[in-house]
Amino acid sequence: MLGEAFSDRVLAWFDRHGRRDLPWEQPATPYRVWVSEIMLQQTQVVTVVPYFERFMARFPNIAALAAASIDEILEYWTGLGYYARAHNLHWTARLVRDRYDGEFPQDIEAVRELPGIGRSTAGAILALACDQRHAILDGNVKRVLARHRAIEGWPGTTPVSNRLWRIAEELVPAQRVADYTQAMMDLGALICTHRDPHCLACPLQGDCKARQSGRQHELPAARPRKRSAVRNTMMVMIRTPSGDVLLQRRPPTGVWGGLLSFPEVRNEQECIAWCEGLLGVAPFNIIRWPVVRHTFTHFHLDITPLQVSVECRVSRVGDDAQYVWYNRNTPRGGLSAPVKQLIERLYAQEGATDGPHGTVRQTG
DNA sequence: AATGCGGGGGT
DNA sequence: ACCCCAGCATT
Repeated sequence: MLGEAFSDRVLAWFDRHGRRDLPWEQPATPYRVWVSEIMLQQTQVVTVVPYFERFMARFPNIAALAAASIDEILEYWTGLGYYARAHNLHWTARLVRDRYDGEFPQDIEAVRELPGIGRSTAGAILALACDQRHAILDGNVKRVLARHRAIEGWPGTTPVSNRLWRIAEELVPAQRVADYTQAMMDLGALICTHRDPHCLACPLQGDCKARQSGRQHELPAARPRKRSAVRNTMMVMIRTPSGDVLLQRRPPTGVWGGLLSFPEVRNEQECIAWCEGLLGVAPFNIIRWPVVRHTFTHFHLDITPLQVSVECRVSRVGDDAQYVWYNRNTPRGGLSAPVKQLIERLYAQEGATDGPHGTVRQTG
């Protein structure tokens, strides 16, 4: 086994143990592989599978995706995070429709120009769907290669990344590129795992430099950690007697881009002024909920939810795309995880006049 | 609270 | 080449 070429060992392992039941593998069209790769960029397979299946049922091809509204795409994306990915998916679908006659391009340079698709994702699409000879370098492959060659340093730095890319490209076989590519991802996900690598089951154990020196737990080097800052905001949950909740569309870029969210203010006074300004009515029954901490990669967001009531739905808000009266019976548009959770809690205490435990109640 | 899943894009 | 951006689940 040791003398055998790297890719032959990987492929032999794949033939016995590789995953062949992932939904985007049957069939592995460029469209399906593309969508799956985007979903998988920051999200684990078990999480992605149900999202992928719902997405494919609703948007079975590029034409369907291109024709859809961003609101509906975000609705299907709700909970996956990194919502710029959904915008890029939509943008790319329309680009492919308009510029490539609806056929996903199969030239690596053309693919790489599409929004949201970089070097690794472009390689993955063409390798997995078209068997073209391109390397990928996702987190799984980085880990396998960094260990096999005992590459020092954090892969997030340019020199380490460059070394890994060069190795990745050298190792891609001339035949069975799709299987090899899937095999490398499977190897990283199933065998060469981050915390507890199963070296004894690994087809590369014979010449793995990390294993030879007992350093498989230390490689690849972890990203240097930094303290995350804390930001604060107050989210206003305005509801009507009929159960409608006022949501506001966020800007297309930035945090929770394009999603529907609660209007944000700095304090109660600002909330009251805001309601009177936009809705023309004074809010009443103002209840401050306990802080909800939402953690992003680089900062925490401490949200103080402020529940308020208004007498009735104000019509001048309803038809504006900027503001929406949201009702759980007719959900529409994407919601961030904390907003979705807060809406659920709002409805859960339906009929009750008190907020959750520990809240301070005041009347406005 | 810490950490795992990770890559794209702009300057 | 370097720096910035952006979520959720699990432990």
